[in-house]
Amino acid sequence: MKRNSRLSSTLHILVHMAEAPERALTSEQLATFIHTNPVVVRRTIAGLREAGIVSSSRGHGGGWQLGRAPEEISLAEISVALGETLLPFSTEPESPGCLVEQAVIAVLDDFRLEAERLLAEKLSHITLADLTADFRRRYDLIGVSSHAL
Amino acid sequence: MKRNSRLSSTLHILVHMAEAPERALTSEQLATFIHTNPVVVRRTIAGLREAGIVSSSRGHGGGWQLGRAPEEISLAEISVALGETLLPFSTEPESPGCLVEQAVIAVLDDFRLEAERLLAEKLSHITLADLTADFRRRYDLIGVSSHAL
DNA sequence: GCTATTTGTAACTAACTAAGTTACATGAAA
DNA sequence: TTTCATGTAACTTAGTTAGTTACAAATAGC
Repeated sequence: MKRNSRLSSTLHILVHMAEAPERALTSEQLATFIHTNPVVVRRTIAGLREAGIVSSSRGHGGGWQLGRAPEEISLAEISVALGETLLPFSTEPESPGCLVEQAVIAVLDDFRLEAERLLAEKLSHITLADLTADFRRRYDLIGVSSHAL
Repeated sequence: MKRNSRLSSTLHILVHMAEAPERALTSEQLATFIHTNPVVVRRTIAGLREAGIVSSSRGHGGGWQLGRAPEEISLAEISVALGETLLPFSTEPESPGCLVEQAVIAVLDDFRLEAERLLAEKLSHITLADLTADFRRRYDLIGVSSHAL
């Protein structure tokens, strides 16, 4: 799992969970999908559990399942649950009292506020169901997935 | 200079340059504004020079000046010249051939394309002149800047 | 020309972040 | 009660970026 690929890796995992709704997938299995470690998976999607996007169960036959229908899970929620920032730049004051910095931060924060609203709005209209539909389309065309579902 | 504050730090520097159009400011001076090292400044704004946003001159009386009027310098250009990414997440394939990943990346890239277009559009309407105007407003109200211009 | 000043840049160091790993307690099913 | 799975803490490793040192190259003023 590369740096900065937490969102796409998580989506990858979630699509697999959506495609196997009848059974729980273990972190071990999920980890192999995204070529990483089970502990990294658990750590990464722990926030999704708290958000009700997935549920986990321990012990024999345990693992991870979606917490609700793919249609009801938006990328906006997932992104928030992962603790991802949509915009990368920081606007924390480094010279409190400097009017130049205050002006810069004010303008930048205005932009950030508006931009984040816009991005969140866009992401809220993309659901996990859209992803699985896209996957199904590709699957029906080519007829095989690289790691058997 | 903190991590992820390259954009705001650079804007800070540029506003100072805009406020002193008659003379060149040395990297030494610019560095004190953002509490960092002259070499870091030179390295950070080297890209702005290549983009014509600033110009630099060596030797006695040398230093940095804006390459054109503040009205003609947009945050979009600055952001690009700094090599900043507007969206932080990666969509590079880690499992080439995996249809699930392909679907995820396709949807995410669609979103990214649209989002970047939108953000760039917004940033292109904010100019350095807007920042200096905001600074002037604050300055006229309070009457003093923390580090003398 | 010589000197002082300033950028340009390479090379290295330090600090920070995030992934990867190990280890083990906790809980649940067979 | 054994086995399997998550939950989580603690540590290690890798990668990134800021900070630093050093010095060559260019320019202005004398």
